[in-house]
Amino acid sequence: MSNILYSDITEQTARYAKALSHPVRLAILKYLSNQSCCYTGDLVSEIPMAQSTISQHLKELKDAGLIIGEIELPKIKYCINQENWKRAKRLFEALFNEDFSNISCC
Amino acid sequence: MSNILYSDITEQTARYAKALSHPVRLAILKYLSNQSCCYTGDLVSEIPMAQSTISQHLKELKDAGLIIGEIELPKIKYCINQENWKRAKRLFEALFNEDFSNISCC
DNA sequence: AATATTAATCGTTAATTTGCGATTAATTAT
DNA sequence: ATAATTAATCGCAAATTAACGATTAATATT
Repeated sequence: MSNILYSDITEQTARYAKALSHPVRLAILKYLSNQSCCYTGDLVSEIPMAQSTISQHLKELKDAGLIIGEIELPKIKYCINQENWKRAKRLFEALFNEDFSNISCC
Repeated sequence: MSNILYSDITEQTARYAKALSHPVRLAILKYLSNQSCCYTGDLVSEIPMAQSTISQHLKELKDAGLIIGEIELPKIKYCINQENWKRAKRLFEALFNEDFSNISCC
């Protein structure tokens, strides 16, 4: 699976980038950010995709650690995982602040 | 291909995230940032993957607009695409500054 | 107890991604 | 002209991702 080759930081950045690499998942995060938290059903109403598809995207965001699901049966309440969201933010800041702009080039 | 559903900003953010979602591509960008520019061969020496594989990752970064390839036959010199890199930086900043942290939740 | 609600999971199909060796195109050097 | 160098592209196999309908699990409601 992981092939020794890359630093934890690189692997983790790639992992977060992958979670952010689909418009539906960005839409979910955006919706979550506006509503603070929400139920799967809210997203199913909002996003015109099958319930199972949205559930799958939620699972990926959850597996990547960007959201948390809290059981309120029969519903599940989803929220941003604040801690990991900050971590992702820092990783991307670090990535983009290897400031390429002051390098003579081309 | 694009299904009307998402804003250009969302689509573009997802596109960049996808380009950044593989450790090899992050390694390439990192190497480029340190060296200002480099040839495919430099990366092939640096990264233990087949030449064709690295060439393919370079193509994806190029298609996403994050790097530029300049012909210096028989070599190709690659550099960060400054303009689009800044654009990506801004998009991720905007994404992460939908500041979730001050929202009461869970 | 029976029914309705909610959302995850299963099973499938199609598409995309990843990685590689082999080949090719375009020069440059001999 | 011939050989060597460089890096893209082709063709293939394996793995992963995306989307969906159907089913299931876990409760609430009647």
